[in-house]
Amino acid sequence: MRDSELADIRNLPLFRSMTEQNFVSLTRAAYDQTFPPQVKLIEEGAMADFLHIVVEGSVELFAGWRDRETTLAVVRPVSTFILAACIKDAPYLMSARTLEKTRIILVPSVDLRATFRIDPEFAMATISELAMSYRSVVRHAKDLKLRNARERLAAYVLRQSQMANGAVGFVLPIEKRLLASFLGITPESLSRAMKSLQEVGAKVDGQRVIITDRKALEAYAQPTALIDGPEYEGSAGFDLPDARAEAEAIGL
Amino acid sequence: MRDSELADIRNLPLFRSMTEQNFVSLTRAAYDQTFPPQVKLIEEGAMADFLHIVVEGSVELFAGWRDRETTLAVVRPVSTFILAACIKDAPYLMSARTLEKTRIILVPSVDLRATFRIDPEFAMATISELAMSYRSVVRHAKDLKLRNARERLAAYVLRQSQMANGAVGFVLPIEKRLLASFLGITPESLSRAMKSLQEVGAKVDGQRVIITDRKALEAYAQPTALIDGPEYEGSAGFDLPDARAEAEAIGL
DNA sequence: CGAGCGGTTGAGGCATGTCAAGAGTTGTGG
DNA sequence: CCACAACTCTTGACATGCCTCAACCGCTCG
Repeated sequence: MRDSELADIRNLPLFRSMTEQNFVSLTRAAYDQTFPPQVKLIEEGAMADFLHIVVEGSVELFAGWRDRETTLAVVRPVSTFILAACIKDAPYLMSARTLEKTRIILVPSVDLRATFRIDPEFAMATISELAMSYRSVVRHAKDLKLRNARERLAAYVLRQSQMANGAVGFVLPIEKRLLASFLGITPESLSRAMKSLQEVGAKVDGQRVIITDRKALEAYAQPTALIDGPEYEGSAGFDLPDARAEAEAIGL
Repeated sequence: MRDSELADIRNLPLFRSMTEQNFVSLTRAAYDQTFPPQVKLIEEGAMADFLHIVVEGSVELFAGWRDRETTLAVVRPVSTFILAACIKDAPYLMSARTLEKTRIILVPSVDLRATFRIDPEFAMATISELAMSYRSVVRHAKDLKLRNARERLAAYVLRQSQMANGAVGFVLPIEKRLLASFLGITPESLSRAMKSLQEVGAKVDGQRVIITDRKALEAYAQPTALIDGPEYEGSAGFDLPDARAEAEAIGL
């Protein structure tokens, strides 16, 4: 494992505060692997042998039932996934596949469990990480149950904009079919929903999204920290550039 | 706080393995309150001051957006809720209200956080509890995204039956409007879905549910441990009494 | 160049929501 | 204890959001 990644991992909230000794022994027991795109890393139902850490690339977490399939999350560097299954020594509830060429650190669950038994700081960090994951799924469930497809998409657009420091335009970070699955709709429905967003202040052109009327879009999506995440507090307190000027700046 | 409840709480996975001393000081700092039905205990968005423990009665966890509202869980004795918010010292993502006369133990979050800093066993138990909650929400999300309304209802019926030791008949533990909200549909849709379950092996009469053809119902709902919970492993390995005999035994 | 795949569009269908009315039940105050 | 109000649940008629199926376009990559 290269030093630069080691440092990145060490810097994760999960590992930041543990003792150096425990960190070293954890990572020494770990595997560092690079996978091509579309490789299934984890099969739901299988037993959790390793905590996964994405250091490069991206990973889709999804689940199936009968012939259906749905995306539950996309994991980007640097972060961990399926911590909960490792802890409970239980079967994975989700499958995972790489979306692109992806580098993963695999930490054996046994070492993990052994470590937070002896390192209180690591135990605390684990608690914190789990609580965060929990809250994030609760938000996803609320999004699904309280909003319709178009509202979910509108809120997604606003979240992405927020993650781009409030930029009026941005590029979709994932394929549309994947986004559709994440939002819980079909690709066809997503396509139509995107078109219909024009009426409420956003325009989509290929992978590019432009917010043409932020106020209207916010009035429609009514984003809230209790669904859209801690970073998103409506636009209260912000004063972001509006539409066309910046839109043209990035070439539309 | 009465001894019998103290013992029940002490027996919870969360508190079972901590030191007696820490348990005593935690519960001494706690409040014991009894609430009438329909009292709002928690408002989403508010800060998490107390871990709640239901010792008698039942509590609905729900969330709202605009004028909509949805039920995310129903908590029954003896168990805790909103642990995650207490840990992160973050706003609640869900509101909570009593469904009936309900007795709650309130443990101040500050004491909670102080305690698992000094009691490794308690920290471990917290990790385990959180991991369980996380997995349970993930299952809820999968249920919502992978199954349609009727399939969710059918699976719910099978879960309830399972919880009643595989009984062919049981009584719905919650109001239908609440069940509808939990399943993510309207009461009207639930009503029709219940009627339509007759075609796939279950009959509903008022609050009573009878499984008339377990095989058919399972073929339809295709329950799986990865959505319906660890207790539910299809009917593999079981050999349960079938329909009419037991149905009549409970009076239908 | 052709196959395959992602995305879009259209036509049509079905599941679920909405609105309204009525039966049955529960709770409440006189 | 009754009468009335409020509420749950059901049912019907209707609306609509989203899905399904099919065709087509444009790209990418053998």
